[in-house]
Amino acid sequence: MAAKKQPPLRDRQITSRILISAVGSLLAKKGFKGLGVNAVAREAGVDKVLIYRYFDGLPGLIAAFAQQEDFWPSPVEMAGGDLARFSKLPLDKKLSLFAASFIQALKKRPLSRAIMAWEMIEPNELTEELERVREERIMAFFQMFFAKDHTGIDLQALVMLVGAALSYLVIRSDNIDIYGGLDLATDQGWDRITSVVNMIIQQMVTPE
Amino acid sequence: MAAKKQPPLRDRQITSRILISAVGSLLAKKGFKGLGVNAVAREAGVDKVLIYRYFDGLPGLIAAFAQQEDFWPSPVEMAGGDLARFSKLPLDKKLSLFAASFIQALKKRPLSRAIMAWEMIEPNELTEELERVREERIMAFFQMFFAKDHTGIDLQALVMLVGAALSYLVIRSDNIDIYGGLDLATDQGWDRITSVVNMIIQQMVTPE
DNA sequence: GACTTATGTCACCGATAGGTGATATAAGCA
DNA sequence: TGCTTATATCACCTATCGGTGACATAAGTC
Repeated sequence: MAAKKQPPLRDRQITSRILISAVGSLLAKKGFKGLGVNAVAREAGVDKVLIYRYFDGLPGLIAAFAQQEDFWPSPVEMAGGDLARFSKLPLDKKLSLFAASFIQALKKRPLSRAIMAWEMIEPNELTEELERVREERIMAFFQMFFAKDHTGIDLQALVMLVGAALSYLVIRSDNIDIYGGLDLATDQGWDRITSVVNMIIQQMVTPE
Repeated sequence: MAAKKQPPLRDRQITSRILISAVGSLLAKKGFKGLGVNAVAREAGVDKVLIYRYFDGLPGLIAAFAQQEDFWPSPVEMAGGDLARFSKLPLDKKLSLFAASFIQALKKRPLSRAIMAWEMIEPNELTEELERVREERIMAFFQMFFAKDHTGIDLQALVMLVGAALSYLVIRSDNIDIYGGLDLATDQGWDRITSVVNMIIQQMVTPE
């Protein structure tokens, strides 16, 4: 909640930033359910008409919000923090590290999870753009490090399947503790998940 | 849209059914976005107070709706249609058949997908009940057919991981065509997915 | 027939939604 | 200084939300 009874700032830049960050905090607090012009303006401690004036409405404001945040993990983050080291690893180690980094990256981004969930129910211009960026990023990463396999397996399908599973489970962990008997609320539960992922990787990329 | 100017039916059973089916059609038409007491009553052509009287509110009505619909695939459906035959299969065949059946079951249930997506963004009393039923069902199925493995692998984690991946991908296919380079809009794309799933199963449950 | 109960409609409540026009005032410029 | 413009607030609009109390009427019971 921002302060309210100071004299108004009369600084479009700052006010815009306040509005943008209000989107973030509101999103974190209430999710997309509570995301409306009135609520955002209230959260920012600013009149809602400014949303229309500065951003041409809520979609514009959200678009501005999305641009300044690092929603999707960067390639270096998905590679565990060190691209050079990552590129020298054998394929199975690469995949394991990628999976673990992916989980961590998602776990630390509640807003990204909220948006991923949002995309599933309300596809619109905004989520389309976010989706496009994400697809682009993940494909670039894949091309860079996993493209030239000749093992005969469909590495892309494998990676994306695991990515899909991990995405789903991390998103679900916001709402439920148990999924199919797996405990999504504890490290032990996640150890089971990473273990089975690593086992799959072992079995798949080092045949026999 | 139900008829409106007939004399009222004065039949609780029928009126209740009208309300319940109104939930379904409204959900199909507008998604959960437009799902409220007013909207449901309007769709049913009936006064909204009956929702409170007969179902003790919208959560109760939705719970009633959920019970009569086959949201979640039954064990027999997940077993490919024939439980006896299924139970005689070797473990890897069981798993493959389960995966394929699971995809088909989800693909033919747009309402289930919508609700699954809903659960991710708006956990509430309504979705909690639905979630509980689903967890129960899937655990019962797992216990029945996959519980007694002695292969040393975490079969439960494997099954749930694959289930999570498939759930995510089918839900996403409602909104996007391409996920991580996988074509979710064509049978060929899904063939890639089922192939890699089957390969994982082969590698995991029949070591060497 | 008279009475009770169940079924249903209607009118209304306060809260909140998205959206707009009028107004105050500070800042920039001549 | 005086004028214009940008910044921000305020008051208000209509629509809809979830929810409730009062009332009409048909059905069932004695």
